[in-house]
Amino acid sequence: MMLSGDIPPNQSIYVKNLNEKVKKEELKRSLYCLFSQFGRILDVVALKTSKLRGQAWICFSEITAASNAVRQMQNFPFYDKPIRIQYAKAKSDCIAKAEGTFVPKEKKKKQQEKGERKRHAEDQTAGAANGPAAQTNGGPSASHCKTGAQEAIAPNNILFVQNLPHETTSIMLQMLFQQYPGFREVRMIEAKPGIAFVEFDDEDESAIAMQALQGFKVTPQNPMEITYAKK
DNA sequence: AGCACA
Repeated sequence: MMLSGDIPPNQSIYVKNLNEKVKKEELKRSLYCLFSQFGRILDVVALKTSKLRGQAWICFSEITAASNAVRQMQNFPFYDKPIRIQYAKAKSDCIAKAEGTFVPKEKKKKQQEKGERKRHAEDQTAGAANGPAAQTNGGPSASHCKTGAQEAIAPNNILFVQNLPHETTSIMLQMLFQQYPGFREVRMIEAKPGIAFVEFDDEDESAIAMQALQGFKVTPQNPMEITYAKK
């Protein structure tokens, strides 16, 4: 029954088989953009240590968001690798903090003994570090993925994608857009690098794909700018 | 494969 290895549902998901060549900050931003379609994201955690590279945790405000992400994004091709998703095994610190049940250190068994004497001083900085994670709580989903430009143009079943790196191929875009229902095709124009048209069956379906992939970072410099195509 | 929060 529980296909993800007997791990009970969790507000946070554990993502593995991530492309280890992607830099940490870009990875976190792209994961945020990719997963914010499922709900509010409280935090994205990714470490590049030898033990933890290629993995990340996405913390959702709702457990249902995590469940949908686990089911719908399984094997999604992300930076040329199919991602594998499970529920996280433990509660994320950001969740515990939101609940007020966060316990800084002490009873975590992986802790080293060295540096014990500095604990009191570090508690201060740990408190300050809570700030940014807590702040991601407030904003709308994928707020920094959006450009706002799409609101000016009338809905259309065809999307207009800009700010793509010139090396982008239609196959790459197809990988991103084909997961959304109603996907028809990607069209690119030889003479106009950096843009593409993506067609869906209808404008409700194109709207969902636009919302989901708005600001998706193909590279750090290239967040996708998606609008409806002009009629 | 690998489940953390610097």
